[in-house]
Amino acid sequence: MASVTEAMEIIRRGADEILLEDTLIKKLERGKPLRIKAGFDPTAPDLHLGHTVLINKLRQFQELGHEVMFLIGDFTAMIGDPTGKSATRPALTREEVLENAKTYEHQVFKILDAQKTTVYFNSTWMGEMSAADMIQLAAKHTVARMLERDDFNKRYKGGQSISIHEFLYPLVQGYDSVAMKADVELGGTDQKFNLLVGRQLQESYGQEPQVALTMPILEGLDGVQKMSKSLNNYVGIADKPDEMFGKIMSISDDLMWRYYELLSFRSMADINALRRQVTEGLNPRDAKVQLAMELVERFHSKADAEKANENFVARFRKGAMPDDMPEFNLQASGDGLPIANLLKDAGLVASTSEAFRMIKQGAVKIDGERVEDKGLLCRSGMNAIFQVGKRRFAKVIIG
RNA sequence: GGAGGGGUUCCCGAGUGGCCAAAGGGAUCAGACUGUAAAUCUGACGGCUCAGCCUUCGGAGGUUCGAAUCCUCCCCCCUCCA
Repeated sequence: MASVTEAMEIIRRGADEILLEDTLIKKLERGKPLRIKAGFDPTAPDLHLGHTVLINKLRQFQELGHEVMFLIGDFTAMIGDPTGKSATRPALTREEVLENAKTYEHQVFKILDAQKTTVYFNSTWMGEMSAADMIQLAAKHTVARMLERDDFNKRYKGGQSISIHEFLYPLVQGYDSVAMKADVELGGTDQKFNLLVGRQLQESYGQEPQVALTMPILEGLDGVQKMSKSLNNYVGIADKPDEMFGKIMSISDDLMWRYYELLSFRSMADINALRRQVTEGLNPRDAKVQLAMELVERFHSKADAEKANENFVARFRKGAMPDDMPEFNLQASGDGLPIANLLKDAGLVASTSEAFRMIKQGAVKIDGERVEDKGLLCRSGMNAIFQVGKRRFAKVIIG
């Protein structure tokens, strides 16, 4: 096992805050595997790289020989959404929760070692809790402390409603730590309050309080806003190899280093060496290729990563066509199919209006030839590759 | 229950009778430049049978030659008072 100093260096990597660092060192010094907890809401099984930041940290703990406890918050998910302002989500059924949990595991075990990971469901203990137990739990925390939480505080001061059950959520999450006897709990920076409730509750229940470790929220491809599906600036871990590779190649050089720190499994020493090479003249693009390949390999395979790299080079550096594109068989009527309608039917543009615009802007090509005539009629018997911009392609056969 | 302020094209937000498919910004897309970089510059950004036409400004009616703008009713959001 690594020395405590070495371990701390790994644990600190990318972390936003460790509360309390001294305590963590003390726990590590005992030399026994620590119980590392991280909770996940089984409502959204579509993971992207942003979610993996936390999971990567779990992996690091796992590699350091600690016991990773992956908690599925099925109890809380079945009750509904706790964060007030958004419309209450429909409560999930038992089946949906299990289904989502399965998807989670499938994706997460591309990062974590399944053999060394224990999966927990908080319904195991929460489901058995009686009303009396619940009240007893509630008695361990005060309203004033609850109101320390930023969003509660704002809403309270702003005269907005806070339902009692919303207060129960941090309590339940905190109680999970008690039930699991967690030594360390990981969470996003937005989870800080809840992690601290866990500390406090563990103390009330006579346990040594856990260390709270928060990880930053990963920026999306734009480098500014957090990675999220709704902002469409994400890399889904289920994205196809070419897509994943391309998305990573499109990030800025600055952001690349951020991604390296939070997403790569390579050591910081390695990454710093690479950074030095770049300042000494290595094309940053090549450093980015390495990152893209590492990530594609992680979620797909080494062969896929190599293939994605080859495709990328062929397509964008040498300007070749992708070898995988959708095909359409369309029918021409009368004199032929107007180009604008063809592009729309082939899904290359959303509307014929957009097609006209693209032609006007010189973005449309047929077999590599730029289309100038927006009234072009495509006659039957035509078999060609149509292109809009740099990345939209389709093979069209007109019958 | 009372008083007031709002709902505009993907988002923010201007527009108070014609010059409005509707300023400006963001996002997005395309072209140039490149490392498909980023940044930058240029342009586009409701739809269609595209130099023309059609449909949009919370909803439904109405006034007017003409309405996002005026009137009526309805729906929704916010602020303050009780």
